[in-house]
Amino acid sequence: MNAPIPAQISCATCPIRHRAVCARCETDELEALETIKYYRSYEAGQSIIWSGDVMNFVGSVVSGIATLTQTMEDGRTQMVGLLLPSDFVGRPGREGAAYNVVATTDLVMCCFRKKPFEDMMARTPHIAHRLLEMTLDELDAAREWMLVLGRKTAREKIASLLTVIARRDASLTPKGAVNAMTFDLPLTREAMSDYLGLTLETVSRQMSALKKDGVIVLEGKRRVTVPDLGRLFEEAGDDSDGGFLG
Amino acid sequence: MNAPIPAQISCATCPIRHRAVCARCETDELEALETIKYYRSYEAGQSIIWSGDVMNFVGSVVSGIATLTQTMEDGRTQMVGLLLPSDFVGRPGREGAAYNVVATTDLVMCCFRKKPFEDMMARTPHIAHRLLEMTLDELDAAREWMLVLGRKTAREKIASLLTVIARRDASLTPKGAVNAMTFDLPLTREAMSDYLGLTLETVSRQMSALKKDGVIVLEGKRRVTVPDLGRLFEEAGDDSDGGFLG
DNA sequence: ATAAATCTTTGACTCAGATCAAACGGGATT
DNA sequence: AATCCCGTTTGATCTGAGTCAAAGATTTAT
Repeated sequence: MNAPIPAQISCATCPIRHRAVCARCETDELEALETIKYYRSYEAGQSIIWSGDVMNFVGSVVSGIATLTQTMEDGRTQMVGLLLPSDFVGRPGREGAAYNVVATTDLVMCCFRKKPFEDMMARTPHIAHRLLEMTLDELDAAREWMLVLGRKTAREKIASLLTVIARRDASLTPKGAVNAMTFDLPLTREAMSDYLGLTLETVSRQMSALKKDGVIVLEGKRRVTVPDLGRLFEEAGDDSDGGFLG
Repeated sequence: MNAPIPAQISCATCPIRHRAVCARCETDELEALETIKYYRSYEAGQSIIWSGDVMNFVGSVVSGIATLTQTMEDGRTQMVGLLLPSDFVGRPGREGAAYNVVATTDLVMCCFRKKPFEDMMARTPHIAHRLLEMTLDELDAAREWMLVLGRKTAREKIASLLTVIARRDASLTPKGAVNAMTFDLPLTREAMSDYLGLTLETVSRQMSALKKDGVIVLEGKRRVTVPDLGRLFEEAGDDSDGGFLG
């Protein structure tokens, strides 16, 4: 079912080396991690973890995108996190998984069996410290999203999501104060609706409206060009550009 | 403006000793914390921190309740956290505050100037570890609330809020499998609406509806009795009692 | 006590987004 | 090239929650 395990990547040349949970590690600490890590690949659409399952590993997304979702018995689902390269999966010190984790693109994870990782964390403040920092960032992101879910209109919600994706892509191609940009949506309309607390019909309608109003330009369903990022941020209802420009 | 600073409480007899950021500390670590801590009191309604302010302290809520809120320029506001005794305020390693913090009842905080606390944290894994644990719990709570905000109906939202408060009160009076319980709402209708992403009129209407349907009994505006907690959990749309009973 | 200020409830009406339904488009399969 | 499949768009209608407005209930101030 899984794609073949890829050849071991060296931590030294790992693409997420400077952003993942290992970011603060010294060379010797990295070597110790290297002995307990292993890679795992998932195909687009494949489920990585089911809520309630016993989790016997934790790990970092190396490449690809995954979603964290919560579901009610009647099927209503809410995405509670978008996992991008360098993001951490799993919670040290907890048995069961609290959410469903699904790969939305082909995906590679750098995994650690939970127990050895927890032991290592207890011995390595650099790891614990980095994990705290990452968790605090995720908490901020979750709280920002609470404002989006609780108080924004459908149009603002869509613009907010596009803003999040544009910000991320801009941080990967750091070219300074860009004013326009193009990117691919990594999500289907349905996944977008699950993230935004909307129906997929409303997502589609608002995408069309933003297109009609010139806020975005669509090539096919997925490729989005934003001619004026400032305009998009306004549409999102954000009071600032969040340090995006300059 | 502030209430007088209360006499120093000893950490050894502190009511939040076993739950706050200091929960894992040994006696000597506690003594070190004791030298840098100080108490501050706030009156109900008083603002503790404004979003964007420079934070020169962090701390724990000792008694009382505070809210964390985010606001848009046009005034729309969303509560992103409810701070109860033992909850931590402030983020080590960050300059400015990201949210407004307001005392909704008279409140006492155990404060630490930020720099000394950060230094202490770097030397004391017990503190860093406990803070990580608390932050992970808050992240779970924030994500649970994302489901509430994004996918639940007004009635389910109200029931979810009552559930959260009932759970907290039950954990303070651990009497085993209770089936009914009574508590005081620590929030105005408006604060409830800010938490739930509703208007205060809708909150009021749904409270009336839950009362009419016998899910809750109201004495005055604030005192709530839940005759059947299982029924309340059902109304909240939760698929389990969350380990509340038994 | 009376008045003022809040907070809360209730009613009438509106509207943004949901629901139900049908058609469209592009890639894969045969 | 025709068919199927899946994601997407668009239309028509419905409805849950918002908005606007007024009155009731509590608490605080005079």
